[in-house]
Amino acid sequence: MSSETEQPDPNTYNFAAIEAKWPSVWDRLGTFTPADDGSRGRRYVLDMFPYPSGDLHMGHAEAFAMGDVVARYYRQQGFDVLHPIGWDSFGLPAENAAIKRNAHPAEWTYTNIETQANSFRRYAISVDWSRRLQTSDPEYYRWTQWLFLRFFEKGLAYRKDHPVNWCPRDQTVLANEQVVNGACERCGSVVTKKTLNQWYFRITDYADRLLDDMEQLEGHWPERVLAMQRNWIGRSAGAHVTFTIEPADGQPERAVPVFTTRPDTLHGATFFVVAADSELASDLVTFDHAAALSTYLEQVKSLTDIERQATDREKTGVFTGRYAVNPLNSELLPVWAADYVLSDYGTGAIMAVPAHDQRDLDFARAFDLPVRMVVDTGDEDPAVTGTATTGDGTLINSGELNGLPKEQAIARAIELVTLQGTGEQTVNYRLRDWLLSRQRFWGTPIPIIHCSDCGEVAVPDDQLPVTLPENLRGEELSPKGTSPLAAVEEWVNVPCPQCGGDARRDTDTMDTFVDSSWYFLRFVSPHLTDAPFDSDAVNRWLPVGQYVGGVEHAILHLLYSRFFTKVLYDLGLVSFTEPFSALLNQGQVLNGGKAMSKSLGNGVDLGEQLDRFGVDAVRLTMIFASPPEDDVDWADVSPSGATKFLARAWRLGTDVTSNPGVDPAGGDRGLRSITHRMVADSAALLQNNKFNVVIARLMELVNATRKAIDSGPGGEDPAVREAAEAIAVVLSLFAPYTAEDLWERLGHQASVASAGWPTVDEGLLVQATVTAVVQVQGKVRDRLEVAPDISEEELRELALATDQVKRTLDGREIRTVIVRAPKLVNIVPR
RNA sequence: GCCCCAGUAGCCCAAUGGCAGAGGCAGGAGACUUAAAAUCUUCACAGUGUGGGUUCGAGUCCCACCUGGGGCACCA
Repeated sequence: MSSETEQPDPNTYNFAAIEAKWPSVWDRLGTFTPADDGSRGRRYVLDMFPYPSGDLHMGHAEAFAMGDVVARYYRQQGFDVLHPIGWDSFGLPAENAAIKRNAHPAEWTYTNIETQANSFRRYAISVDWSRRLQTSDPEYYRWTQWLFLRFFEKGLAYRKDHPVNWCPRDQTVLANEQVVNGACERCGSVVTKKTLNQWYFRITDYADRLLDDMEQLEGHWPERVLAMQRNWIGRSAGAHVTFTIEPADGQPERAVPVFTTRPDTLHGATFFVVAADSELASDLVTFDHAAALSTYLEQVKSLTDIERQATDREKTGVFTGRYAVNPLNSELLPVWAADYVLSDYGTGAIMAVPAHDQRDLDFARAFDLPVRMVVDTGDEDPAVTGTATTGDGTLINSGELNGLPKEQAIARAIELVTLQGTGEQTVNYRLRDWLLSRQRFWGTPIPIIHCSDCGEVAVPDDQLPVTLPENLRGEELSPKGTSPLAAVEEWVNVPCPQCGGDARRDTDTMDTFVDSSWYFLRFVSPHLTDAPFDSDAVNRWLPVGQYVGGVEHAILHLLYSRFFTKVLYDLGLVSFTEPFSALLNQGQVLNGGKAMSKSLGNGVDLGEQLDRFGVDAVRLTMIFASPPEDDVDWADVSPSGATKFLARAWRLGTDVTSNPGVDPAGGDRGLRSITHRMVADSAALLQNNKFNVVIARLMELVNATRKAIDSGPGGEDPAVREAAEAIAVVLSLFAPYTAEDLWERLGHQASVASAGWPTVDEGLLVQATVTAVVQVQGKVRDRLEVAPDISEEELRELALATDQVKRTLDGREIRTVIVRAPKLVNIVPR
């Protein structure tokens, strides 16, 4: 290119030159290190930390641009801002890469982290680099283990045998939250079930608080995230009612509770169903029916979760040979085993009320079981229509519940079973305990030692961290269904901390979501060596004032972090119960209406975009494209337009000829008014995360300033300097390089990032005259230029006197006149 | 099936219940230029997904529906 040999023009915007100039200056000034001295209000702004999978991509560019706008805004407003960054650096991709390259996962991980860190520096996110952390550092995971042991002590971490989700490709278990439509959310393989002994966190103990505390987040978190969490927790109120299973075939009587949300329909129960794959089913089944059950079970187990969950599937099941006694009317109900009843929800058994539950009705019709209507909803008999009725109505065929409306009947039925001692009011949740152990290498080792005499023994705190062996390579890490750690004899075999006898380390590692459930606390005191975090400092800075990240974490990470925070609150380690006061979900970056992907070949490389348009232009484009929570389609936006705008803004610096510090009071009032309105509006817009509109306001002001220079009062007018300086400060939130350079060209010292938000002169927000709209019956008929402080009376008189109004009214009588001084009059004729 | 969100100009998007347009992209015209790029000036384009309702007045509030996106789903 010939431009390489040409002398650069100092009055031409050259983003590459500007990008080279400022980072070292910012480092020297320490602009982004919080003082934490109490002299200013504190704000904690956090982006969800990245996973180090290669270099940064367009999605990172959007999310981190958003978080940076917020951090930079609070700094301009005079707050002491904590804005850190780190890496969520444990996880499967590193392990898979290591297997492929015959290397250790750390190599791939830390190389990628350096790459990303360099890209973040180039991208000019305003973070305090001294707080950087990696969850795969022993100094970090030592405290993940320490926290695990506190959970363990409280009984919140426990092991149990249970059928779990198993990913056959990744050869590891998955949490419920990681299974999407019956497939592994990471690799897409169809998930199978396996009964294994695994570690769990007792998150279900916190279900109520996780639900109830959402009240604090209402209005500050996106409604859909709250809705998703509510859905996920799935609280339903109802009752436990215990049915007695009659003895049969030499088998004893047995009491089996069911969960129901409709105890009012107890008299409508015509059969009883237990989950086919539950222990209960095999316990109950009589000798005569055992063979049928086991055949059925074979058939059920051959189905994948996806097949099993298809809602339009025909109902299947087998009779167990047993009968249950309805506690309210002593009727005998046949007990069936079926796969439409889930073994791990409720009690794994239900009373079937076919008239008022569609699933039960489908089953009744398939097996020719009786249907008895007990709530008269005014609809036709479900036995005839095949449609169960679930609405409100009056109880019938129900003994002493007869005549009651549904809600009262529910309450009365609960009373009855409670008095009888056969039931009680209760609440059930869809949420299950959090399965946290993984049979993989690259994660936090579970700090437990298994001793044949002492059982599960915690590794003593002073022996933490339990570090990962460093000598494993390639194939030694490949998934075998048990953790690769199990094969490392010298690592596994240790004396029991309690009795000193031979014992073995737990060889599983933790789900990486454990690592990320507390990193926001570690950032406050990242180098602390005797505790996971400094509680006083944490209580000073948290909860996080603004959390920014993708909606893909709406349930997983956010629910787990909320759970951790509540447990830490109960342990007295933090003084708040919700970690993130406000949440902003940025949209996705698409290309041509679709998510960028290799298979579609529509990927856009971030580095290339930065080279072509400059960092500031890419940041500006991301923010300006749409409201933060909407998707950005890269095919619809114009980074070159952003570069042009930045050049326009930057060139103002060349044309401002007054000196820094000049009093703007005598400057052009029109321009001053636009400047002050932009500054005032921007502050309000930023509070509401309307970043895209702030940029539109900035563009407006740049246009007005240009006009003032070229065809108005000229570049020497102090109002022009005032405007240009305001532009530099507000622009610094979005385009830090350009803003810094403009600020320098305006004769100021770095850094514009700490220049302070411009003070708004309220007097300049008031316009000399405003346009009042005169309507007749809601239709605009005339406009009047009036003083902004005109009285309602005056305006009314003026409006009624206009020719347009007289002509439109045409002698009609006036019913009312609505006056909203100084902007509007609406005259309503009879 | 249930729940949440969104539909404004060719496109991306603005608009405390008060004149539908702030900003940008793409497009037309012009100035500058030998020419082009860059820059500057300027212009056009919709009545707000559909149907009702509330109101003096609805893009905005309410109801129903349509379309698109997302979540949950054999959860008793």
